[in-house]
This record gives sequence, C-alpha cells and structure tokens, in this order.
Amino acid sequence: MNINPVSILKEHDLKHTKQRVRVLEEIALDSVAISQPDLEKKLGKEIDRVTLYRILNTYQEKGILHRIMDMNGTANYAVCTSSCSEDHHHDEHVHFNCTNCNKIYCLEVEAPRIKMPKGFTAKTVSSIAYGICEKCNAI
Amino acid sequence: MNINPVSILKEHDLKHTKQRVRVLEEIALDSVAISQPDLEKKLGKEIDRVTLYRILNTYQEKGILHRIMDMNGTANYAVCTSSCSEDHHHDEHVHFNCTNCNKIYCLEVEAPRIKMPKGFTAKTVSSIAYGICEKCNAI
DNA sequence: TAGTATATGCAATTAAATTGCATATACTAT
DNA sequence: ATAGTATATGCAATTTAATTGCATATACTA
Ligand SMILES: [Mn+2]
Ligand SMILES: [Mn+2]
Ligand SMILES: [Zn+2]
Ligand SMILES: [Zn+2]
Repeated sequence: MNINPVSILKEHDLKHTKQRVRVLEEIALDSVAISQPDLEKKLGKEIDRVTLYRILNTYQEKGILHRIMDMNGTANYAVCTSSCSEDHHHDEHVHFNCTNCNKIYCLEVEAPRIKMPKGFTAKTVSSIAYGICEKCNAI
Repeated sequence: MNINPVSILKEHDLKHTKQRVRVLEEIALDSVAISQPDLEKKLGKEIDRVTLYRILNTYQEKGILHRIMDMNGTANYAVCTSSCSEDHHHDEHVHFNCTNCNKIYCLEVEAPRIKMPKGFTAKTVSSIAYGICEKCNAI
C-alpha cells in the first residue's frame, strides 16, 4: 500500500509523533490486515503497549484504519482505502479470513445490499467470508 | 424459542447435567442472542465461570449454539435453528446488531452469495448488519 | 449397585485491556 | 527562536478476561 503517514496525520489534525508514523507504516506494509497481537510482536518494545492501544483507537475513530474482528474476537487492522470519515467508515467491501493462515484480506468486492425486515434500519453491513485464500490454495 | 435441552443433550451424546440444561434454557429464553457477559450476570453464581466457558465451547463445537462476534469482539450465543453438525454450522443467515441496545438478532434473511476472486474459496460467509432494531426504532 | 469416565468447582496462572499520573514532545503564539 | 500550552507517551497499578491443573462430584454403563 502506498500511503504517506505524515500527510495522513496532517489531514486528520493529529500530532506528528514517531510512534504514530511507525504504526501506520507497519500496517500499510502489507495489503492484508494485521492482527493486534502480530502488530505488538512486530513493534516489540519500540512502542508501549498502552500507546499502541491508544493509537489504534484514534486511527479507527478518525477513519484512518478500519478494524475487522475475526472469528476469535481478535482485532485486525487495515488501512482504509476509500475516504473514511470520523462519522462513517466506507469499508463496505467484503473481507476474507483464511482459516488456514488466518490472514484477513480486504477484497475488491462490494458488500452486498441486504433487505432488512420491517422495523430494522441498517446503517452498515459487514461481510466476512471464511475459507482458503489464494496463497494457501496454491500450496 | 421452543427447544428441549434434555433431548438436545441426548442427540449429541452429551451428559445430562443441571448446568448444561440451565445454560441452554437461559439462552433459548430469548430469540435474540445473548452475550457472554450478560449470560454470566444472569447465571450469577449458579454456575462457575470456567464451567460456563466449557459448556459454551462444547455447545458451539457440537453445533448446538452458534457464536456471533460483535463489533467489540464479545461473543454472543444463540440456539442453532437449523440442523447444525459438528463439522458444519448452517448459520447462513444475516445477523443484525443494534447499535443502540446492542442486541443481536438472527434474521430470517439468507446470507447473500458472494462471488470470490480467483484463487479464493469461501466455505461460509458471515454477514452482520449494524443499525437500529425494531424495538429501538419504535421508541 | 459398583465401577468408570467425564463434568464441575476452586485456586492459581496467564493474558488482555483500562486507568491515573508524571514526564516528554509537538505545535502555537509571541 | 523561545516560551507556553496542549496533548501524547511510558510506566505502574488495576481491572477484567481466559486458561490450566487438579481434587471431587456426578452421570452413565455394565
Ligand atoms: Mn477492509
Ligand atoms: Mn444466528
Ligand atoms: Zn491463507
Ligand atoms: Zn435495539
């Protein structure tokens, strides 16, 4: 993913700190989402655990990252591609969670429109497909 | 929901214990899914926390309950309506998570078929719609 | 009814998340 | 450039969640 952490911080009126830049860089490295535990491992003691929590929350609230919960309730983070805002994430694509390697992919597939029963008004829909990813299928 | 805990246990070769019956009864009470924390509160000290964990896992593995993870990574449980088996849950309907009351509904809406990109093979799809439920809309 | 397998409860660990606060750092205004 | 102010960070302490080991209790089988 080709993003510029510094300008993203500016755009969202966030102070430019080396921790924030580092986290965003790390997540943008890969096109697949990274889980919070993996992120912690990668960062090691570069960044305090609590700080990481706070940065991830801020990013998610600001619409810089989106958070995808996997089957086990683990948070996974990916850079928001489209223009997400504080009040609304446009993360309306399907995610794919490989049950073999556990990676989470943001697919280029739009989340399907779903008709709601009377009385229910949906604002967003999250769709996660579980199965085997291209890499694991290739092996 | 009109289920018979005792016969469900028999069907799945699970020993009939009062804790297992109690948990299943409690979850079946309501048509909406119940969160693990709420379940713990409801059961109070009737059942040990660890036992509850084990019962819920067993039920989920056996296909008696299905587990729906909400936005916060909290597990929610609902009785499997259709015939779920150990190897495959037929929980292919859409869930609705009210952002006001937090309840999770199992909708009578089939999960949409989604075309996967080349290389990806999906086994199941989980769709969760977020919004306002009928009750909260009525207020 | 006795014997065996397994479920439960309790205590102890381990892991995850949150909070409070002192200090460091980034930005603003002079 | 500098000083002042607001906020981000790190560390320690809590709180909450989940797991493990083991002795005892309970359900089913023979
Ligand atoms: Mn995504
Ligand atoms: Mn359901
Ligand atoms: Zn894979
Ligand atoms: Zn509601």
